Amino acid sequence: MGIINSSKLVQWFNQVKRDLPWRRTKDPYAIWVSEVMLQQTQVVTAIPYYLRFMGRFPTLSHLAEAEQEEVLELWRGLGYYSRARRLWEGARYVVETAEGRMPKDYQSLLHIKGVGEYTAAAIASIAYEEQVPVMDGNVKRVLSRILRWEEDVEKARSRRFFLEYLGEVIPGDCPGDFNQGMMELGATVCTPKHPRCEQCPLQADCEGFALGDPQVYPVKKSKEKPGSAWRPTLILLHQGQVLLKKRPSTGLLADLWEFPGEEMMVPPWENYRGGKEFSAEAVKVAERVGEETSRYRYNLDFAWYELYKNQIGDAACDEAVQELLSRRPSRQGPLVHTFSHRRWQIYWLVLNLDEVMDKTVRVRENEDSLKGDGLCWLDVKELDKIALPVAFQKVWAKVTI
DNA sequence: AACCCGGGGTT
DNA sequence: AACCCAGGGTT
Repeated sequence: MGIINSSKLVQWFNQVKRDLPWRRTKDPYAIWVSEVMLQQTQVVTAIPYYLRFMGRFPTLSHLAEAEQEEVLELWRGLGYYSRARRLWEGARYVVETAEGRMPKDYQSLLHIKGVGEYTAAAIASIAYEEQVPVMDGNVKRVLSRILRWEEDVEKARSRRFFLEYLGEVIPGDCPGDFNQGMMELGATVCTPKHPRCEQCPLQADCEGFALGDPQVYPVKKSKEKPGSAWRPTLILLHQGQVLLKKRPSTGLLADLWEFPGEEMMVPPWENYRGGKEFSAEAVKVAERVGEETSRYRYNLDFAWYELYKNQIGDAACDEAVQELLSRRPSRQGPLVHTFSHRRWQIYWLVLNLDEVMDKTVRVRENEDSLKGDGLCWLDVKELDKIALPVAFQKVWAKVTI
């Protein structure tokens, strides 16, 4: 079994390493921020986010004192928003429990929520020169090729073996450079599809190169295709404002804003909520406005009003919405948005309450009651200043055109 | 151990 | 259009 030449790797890293903003500091907080961003984003994409983030929150205290909302806003477009929240929570945790002093070793770093084995090892080795190996996707790819590792690299067995291996080759005098070297190698040379083996400082140690098939590693279990779902959405406009709703704190797009609506496994105009009974009130409205008798048309009105009742309710503008729905606004879409594990077909209705102003005088009066449901009227000009997921940004782009 | 969590990039 | 990329938390 090949044992890699650690000093050759470190030497290579110090020669070719890219000049990146987070490599100009030993500040553990800055490294923490960069590592969380880089967990989900390529370097080129992360740089402007990192600079913006550090500009606004230059220290742990700045981040801890910020509102969660502002942190999410700066994260908008990066994805995996729970990580932004955990970073913010982690900063508050450190400030509250350790008076703002970052934990100084791998084990203590692990106590921070949102800091797992990888991030703790990265901070400990880079900021504190602690001799602890990191293992990210790059390292797994490099090792799996050097060793021609035939098992699924995500298996616990693979992880254990790789960590043990790394523990034997990580140098005590420059663990941070070694770790960064392994990751830099995976990012720039030992790339997923077309590794540049001729540039590799570990070529002599690599069984994959020796046998001519490094690109077939790492072996991974194949993934399922994303499941399909419908996403009916209501765009309510009123005096230059649009109605938004805060998403729950768990699950998809946690804590972000959305236009009110609901994910459904079946299209709402066929079978709203997959067989759930409609409310008596919704039936009444559907019958009142249902001039057409076709089942399709009937269920469509039915579904949009039911959606309104469930997601917005009586809070502000029930009568106005009923009136607008009775005018049979045309359904817009679909707009397809694909997540890693789900595929939304977004259909939306634009309801401009100004068209029935006399019936909407209560909208503003009841504004306070909106907040309890996470509902909020927002000036449309402010839409680019809040944490609105890309899926809804795409919808809005089509609404205004 | 299996599943969830979003975006952007490449081919 | 179909593929790739990834670590932490939860169950």
